[in-house]
Amino acid sequence: MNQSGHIADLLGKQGYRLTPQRLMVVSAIENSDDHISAEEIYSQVVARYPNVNISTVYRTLELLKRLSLVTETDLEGGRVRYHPADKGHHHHLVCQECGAIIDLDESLLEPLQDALLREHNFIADLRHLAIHGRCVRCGR
Amino acid sequence: MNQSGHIADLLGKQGYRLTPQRLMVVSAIENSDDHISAEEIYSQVVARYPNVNISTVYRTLELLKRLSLVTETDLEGGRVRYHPADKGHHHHLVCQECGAIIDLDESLLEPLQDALLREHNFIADLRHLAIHGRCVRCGR
DNA sequence: GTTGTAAATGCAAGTGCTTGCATTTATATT
DNA sequence: AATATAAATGCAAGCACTTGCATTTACAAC
Repeated sequence: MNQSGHIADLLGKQGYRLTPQRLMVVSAIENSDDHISAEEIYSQVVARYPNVNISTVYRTLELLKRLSLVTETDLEGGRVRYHPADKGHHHHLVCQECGAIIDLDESLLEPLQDALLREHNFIADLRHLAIHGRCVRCGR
Repeated sequence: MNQSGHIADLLGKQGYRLTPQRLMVVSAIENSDDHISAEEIYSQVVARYPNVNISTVYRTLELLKRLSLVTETDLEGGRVRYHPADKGHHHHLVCQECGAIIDLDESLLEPLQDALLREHNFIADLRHLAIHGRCVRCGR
């Protein structure tokens, strides 16, 4: 069902041009089975279409973020990773000491999201958050 | 009391060298009355000590973060700002649309912090968080 | 199928920050 | 005060990402 890329369909329907570069960036994200970095997307695309520019990759990612078709997460610090928005929102606990990544269910952040809306009329964008800290083993 | 810089005292007591560059970075942060960027610190220091290098500023900030003497916040996206840790932890709601910044009390994040500790044994570092989203006026 | 045009791309330079390595220097020891 | 040395700095290059601008191109209208 996700076969020939429903992100591409959505882009087309909203009037964005379906350039080969764009389509290849989109399919790299859709076919990656976990979080993929811009550099990884770029090298996949370059392999089949040698004259793409990395700035096109970044601009496409920017567009997909704006349209809420992908989410980004800063797991490493200094290199962001991307994920199709419809493959589920989840969050990550990242240990600053050992680098361990613990997956976190979306529901844990709902109370916070509600409180921000209630008390500050603020619609928080908490899809795919990375919370940094210390895991069991590393926390003193 | 904050006069001759208690951050400097703490650095000295922990065995770190009190170089002029370091002292000037520290005092720039202590004397700034809100969040200050690395670039701003650098230009203050350069004015009085022309041959400092920006990498020294960044390395000092790195050290101060590690020792929990300053906290950093990404208010803009692409430029981080620094703040003495003892001037209070607070958080910010940043509107992605209009750029408005709403200050947020620390207490709002305590339930989340507690839940992460209880359910995942994870000590979250939530001092000075920036939560992005849409403010009242911009949220549809 | 041609043509026109705004949208998207490529390129090159720029930004904020980091890093490896050789040199300098704050501090402890004499 | 002079010396030794590990820590800190300066420099230059690198990294991830962004941006301005000239060129190309997907798509709509003929």
